[in-house]
Amino acid sequence: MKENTFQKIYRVVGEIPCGQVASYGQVAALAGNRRWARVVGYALNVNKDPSLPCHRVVTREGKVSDAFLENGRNRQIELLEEEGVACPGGIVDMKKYQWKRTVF
DNA sequence: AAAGTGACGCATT
DNA sequence: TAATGCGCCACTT
Repeated sequence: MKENTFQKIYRVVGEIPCGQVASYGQVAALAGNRRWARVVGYALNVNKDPSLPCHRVVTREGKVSDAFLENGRNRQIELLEEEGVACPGGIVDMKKYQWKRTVF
């Protein structure tokens, strides 16, 4: 069965370790094409699988998504901080938390 | 069937 | 420094 772009994206996102984050562009590059950053956003947006750690994906500047807004708070920030990822002002310190994919 | 849309990122103006 | 344009995929009109 041939894997389409979305499945590749979901697979990469699922590999992001707890306590770390990846940027949309990074996921796109790992999924096969660095120009798919926008597609990654769309893929996560329509994703219904709750086991997919989509909260570990932020912009390249470390900014969390507005799509997680929930009565005044941002759910993504809460999830990240529960994992030990500090995000003051909704900004993650990429220098410190960005996922460096392990190459095997 | 064709055009519009969206959790982005980078080059150009 | 900020605004604009384009790439790329799947889904909806």
